[in-house]
Amino acid sequence: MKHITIDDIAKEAGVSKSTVSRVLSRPNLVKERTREQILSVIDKYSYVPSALAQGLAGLPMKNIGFAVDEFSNNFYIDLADGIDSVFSASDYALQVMSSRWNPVREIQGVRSMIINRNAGILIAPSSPGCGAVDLLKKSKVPFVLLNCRTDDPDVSYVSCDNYKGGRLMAEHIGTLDFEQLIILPVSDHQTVLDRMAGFEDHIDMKALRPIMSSNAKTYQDGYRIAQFIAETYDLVRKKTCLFVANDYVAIGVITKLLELKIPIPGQAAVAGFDDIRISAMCRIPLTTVSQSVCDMGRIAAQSLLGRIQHHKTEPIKYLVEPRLIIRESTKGRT
Amino acid sequence: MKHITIDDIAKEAGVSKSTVSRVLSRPNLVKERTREQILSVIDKYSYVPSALAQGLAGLPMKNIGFAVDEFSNNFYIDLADGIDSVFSASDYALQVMSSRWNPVREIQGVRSMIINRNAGILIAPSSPGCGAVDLLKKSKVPFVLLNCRTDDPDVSYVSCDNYKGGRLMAEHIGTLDFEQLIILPVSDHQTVLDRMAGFEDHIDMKALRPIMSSNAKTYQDGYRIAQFIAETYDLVRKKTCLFVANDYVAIGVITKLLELKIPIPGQAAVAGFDDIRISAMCRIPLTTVSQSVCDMGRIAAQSLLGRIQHHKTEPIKYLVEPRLIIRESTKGRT
DNA sequence: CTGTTAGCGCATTCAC
DNA sequence: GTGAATGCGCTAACAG
Repeated sequence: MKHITIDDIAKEAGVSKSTVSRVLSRPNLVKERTREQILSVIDKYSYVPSALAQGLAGLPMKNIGFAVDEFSNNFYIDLADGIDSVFSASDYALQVMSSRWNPVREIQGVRSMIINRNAGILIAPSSPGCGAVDLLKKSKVPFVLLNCRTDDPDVSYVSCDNYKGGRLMAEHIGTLDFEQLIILPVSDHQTVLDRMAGFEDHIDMKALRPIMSSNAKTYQDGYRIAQFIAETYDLVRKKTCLFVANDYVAIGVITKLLELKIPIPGQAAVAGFDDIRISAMCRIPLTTVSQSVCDMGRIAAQSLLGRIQHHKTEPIKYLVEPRLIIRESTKGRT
Repeated sequence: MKHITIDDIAKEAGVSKSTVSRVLSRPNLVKERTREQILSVIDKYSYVPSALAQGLAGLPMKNIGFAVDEFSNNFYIDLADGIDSVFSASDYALQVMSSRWNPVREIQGVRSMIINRNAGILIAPSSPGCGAVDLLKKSKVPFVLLNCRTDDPDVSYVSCDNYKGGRLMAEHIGTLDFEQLIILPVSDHQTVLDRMAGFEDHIDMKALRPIMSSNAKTYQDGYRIAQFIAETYDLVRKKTCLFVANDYVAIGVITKLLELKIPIPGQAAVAGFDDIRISAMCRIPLTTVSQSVCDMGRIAAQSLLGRIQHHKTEPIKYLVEPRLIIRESTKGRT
């Protein structure tokens, strides 16, 4: 079945396509009688103008891009939730793309979003200085960085005050009783560096024995690392506290430690960071720092929408407040 | 910064735009020297043709639509993961739309996907006979139904053998010891009806006391319903088994019951259905039926891609095998 | 091998 | 108020 075009409508209604176009964009410029006549034809065929043609003809497009590293990551799900809540209320379509941690794909994806004339772009970039962000700056497409801050005065971002989050966690862990502290920074992502800085600035460094550096992102990574930790450090004899800078990884760690019969929080206290949805429901509810990820998404989306629709130009630079959430995984260890 | 167009490239390279176009589509039709010359210019400006214009000019578009009820639902995320794994390997972009359980939005969304000339559409429809599916059939756009089966011989679908899943669960619950069985169908979605049919056909109906009918989709719904159940049925005195036809809801139920100090599985055994990611990690790991949701997504996506790229025309009708997964939430109750 | 021409579906001047 | 032309960026015949 061929698509109905504006010409079909015009012909059927016995008018020119300009008039049909007007009915759709500025109805009051058309005489009431003709307008209603045209509208009835439009309705009859449930005609909808082609966004493609409209875009080519210069109209701003009604879709916004959302670029992340990993589509199925719980962190991004919460982000998506906030974003979706904003855009599904408007008539913007979401075009998502996951780079799968591949910087080349990240750039290509963003380039394609720009080329496709997305009205705006939300991106959780691999780093504030990555190629994708450069591209965005040159493109003049409105965009907001997610989960990432930058000093660039022109660039908008919505992130969490990770430094403060690290401090909150340090203060909590400082009250716990343990013989060794193991820290898993999990990545060199800016957000992680921030929370680590906040953490280390506010914890008694004497207590701080080993720091492991590792590149872990997933539940599986955590599971694997926990095995290594258990083999390397004496978790059975020494009361241990683990600070894992990412909930998803932390849950993997917990799962493995439980399998190894190490009581949590009795023998090993574990804390995470992010407060993803699972953290409250998981095996041992996880002490963590909430980033209000859903809020992050919502705020960023609203700001972007404002910029697109009302041509607001001042960049937004927003840090959501982190909140320490103490759950079972570190309880009873004061 | 204005977009680079094919004309700019042509001008700079001193050729006509047709030649540039050819270099991009069928390079071997162009003399090697000119081709390389043009390619270098293209590279210099990192020119990428506008998908909009290409689409309008009749080229098949490189994006596929993915329509679901709720974008941030764990079930759909797993689906999306499988889908993404296929399309991110090709250069197709995913355009998602969440109807937020609103049938009007579902139709509008699909209509807009069709109008926008998506190369193909994946949809987890509210029902196999909903307006969105009708639209799709008329549109001639290749599409695959997800999490939904239909007798229509022309329509492709990938779902789970929910009836069998229900049977598997019935067989498991049949081995448990309990005084009352509470069933939460949670919705009248086809998949749920199927699994309920499979369940009821294979369980001893004498044991089957109350059946609750309820329209629950979320964790919060489960949480709320559990409160009601605890007030209505005597969970404290009667050993109870609850079959909740949806993991997400089941986890909400468990959470609330635990808060009410009802031991699980000791006093109340709970089983779910779906095996979403959380189910293995949650407070009380959940006995459930795995639908291999990620596989569903992958298989559907691959089939759709085959249809788009190789014009394969035979519809796919695929049911992934359900697997019973026994976890702690029903253990030790034989 | 390469350039010219004519749409694709629409919005937007500009005339009438 | 309305219609006829023009262009958005590109591809696909059609000529040369």
